[in-house]
Amino acid sequence: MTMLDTLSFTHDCGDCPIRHRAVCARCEDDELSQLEEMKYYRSYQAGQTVIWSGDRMDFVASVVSGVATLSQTMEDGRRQMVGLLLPSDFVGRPGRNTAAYDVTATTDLVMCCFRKKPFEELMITTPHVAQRLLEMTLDELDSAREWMLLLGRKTAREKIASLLAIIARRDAGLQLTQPSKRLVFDLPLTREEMADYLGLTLETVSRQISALRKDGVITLEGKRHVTIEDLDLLLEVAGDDSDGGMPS
Amino acid sequence: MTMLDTLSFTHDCGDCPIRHRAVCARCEDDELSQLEEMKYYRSYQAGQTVIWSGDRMDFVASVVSGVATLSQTMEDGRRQMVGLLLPSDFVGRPGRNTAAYDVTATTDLVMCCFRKKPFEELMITTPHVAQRLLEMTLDELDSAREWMLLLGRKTAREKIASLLAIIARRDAGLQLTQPSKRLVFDLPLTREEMADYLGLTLETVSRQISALRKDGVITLEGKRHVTIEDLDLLLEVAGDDSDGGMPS
DNA sequence: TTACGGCCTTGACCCAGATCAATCGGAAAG
DNA sequence: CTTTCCGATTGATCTGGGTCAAGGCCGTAA
Repeated sequence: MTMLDTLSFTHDCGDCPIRHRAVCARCEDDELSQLEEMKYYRSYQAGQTVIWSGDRMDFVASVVSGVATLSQTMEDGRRQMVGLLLPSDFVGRPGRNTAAYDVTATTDLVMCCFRKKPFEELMITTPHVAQRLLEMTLDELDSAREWMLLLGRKTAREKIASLLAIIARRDAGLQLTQPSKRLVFDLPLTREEMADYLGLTLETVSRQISALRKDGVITLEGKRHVTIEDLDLLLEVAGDDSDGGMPS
Repeated sequence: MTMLDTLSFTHDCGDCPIRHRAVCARCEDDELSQLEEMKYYRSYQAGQTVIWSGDRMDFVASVVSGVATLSQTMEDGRRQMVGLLLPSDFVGRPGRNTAAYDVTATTDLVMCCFRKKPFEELMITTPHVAQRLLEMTLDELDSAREWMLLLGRKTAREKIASLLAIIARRDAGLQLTQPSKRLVFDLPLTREEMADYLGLTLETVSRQISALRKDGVITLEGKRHVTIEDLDLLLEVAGDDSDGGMPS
């Protein structure tokens, strides 16, 4: 990419890959066309910062493609990731005009941005956007709470297994047809980013990944390409008690 | 209390102590009277379980008085608190019919419950309840994320100081007029509950409280009654960089 | 071809907080 | 008054994961 981080895609909402999952999922055609008037696309390269905590933020947005993270940093540099943003996830808070977290693109990223002012007006005049946003926010709260259990009580090994399971599950998209099928994906995070997410150091992340490999729970090709041989085993290692509900 | 945990208060919403902060905060008179028709009060004694994770839950509710907790437990017994519910906080999720967490009363507790079905209908027909619930959920998501930073990156000492600051701040209600005033309150949690909230053991909680006392950051009378001599100092110990913004 | 710079891995050692265990204290019951 | 009980405190010891340090791997630039 030679210059700008602002590109002009010409997406029709009708063709949009996240149309059915994003904040606009419930919109009628007329609401969609209102949204089209206030929207613009923006791209970021892997590693780029989208916005810094405390900065003025005059838009809200949906992730169209790629992965971004939300993180908080203490004065002395300790950092904790507090959100992993995947396609269709929502960024920003209506009614607030500065960013509460650092937002960083960890892969190349495309966001569908809505100018904040008109978006807020739309939220008041039509219920479908607000309804969907409530639903999405409740889901995020649930996953934040699941993450609190991980951060507060799980061991390093369990933390790594949990993260792999989360990435695998969403990367498998929706085809959780076969329970114990092989799952293959690329990690969208560096070891350090994984550490920041899990409340660990990058050395511990590296060691635990090696240990899971040695124990045959996962296979690695290169540093990033992961194969999960047995999802049930991984979930067991992760300490997620949803033990597949296998009978007998 | 001789028998029931279900009492019939006769609260008029107009007199309600949480009227202006709860999920009903934005309601007009007609919406309030609709809510009155679907509501009932319920009391619990300190220590009682309100509901277990996975149980059928045919109501949603607001905490009227007292303190409750949300927690998750792993099969092997490890427990993590994921929410501290204070007066005006909301419990339950519209559109879901089973509880996602254990809810426990840590002090005597009164809740204002709404039958779920009619509440969900009200959410669709009138915007004020849904708007307020979205706002409250976004606030909870922010505090969950702040808690993730605490769980992932803070030391035991910082965790204790952070918890004390949170309880002090809300117990002081809204009178944060003087910055460095003495604050006095009673802990609504046992050492073990504090440990479950902070991702520590109860022994570590006890030791760190003793250390803060020895260092003059707090004063204790009995096990529960806490005086914070200097809030700025406490916040500094907590690692919250909002260092009061003192000039000079 | 070598050199450099990001990432990642691995080893050696250390320490904050967990674990195990004894004791304390105050409220309630006998 | 004594006993019991439950939460809290304190001590002694252990250990998972942090810290510090030395390479390894690989893609890009010279």
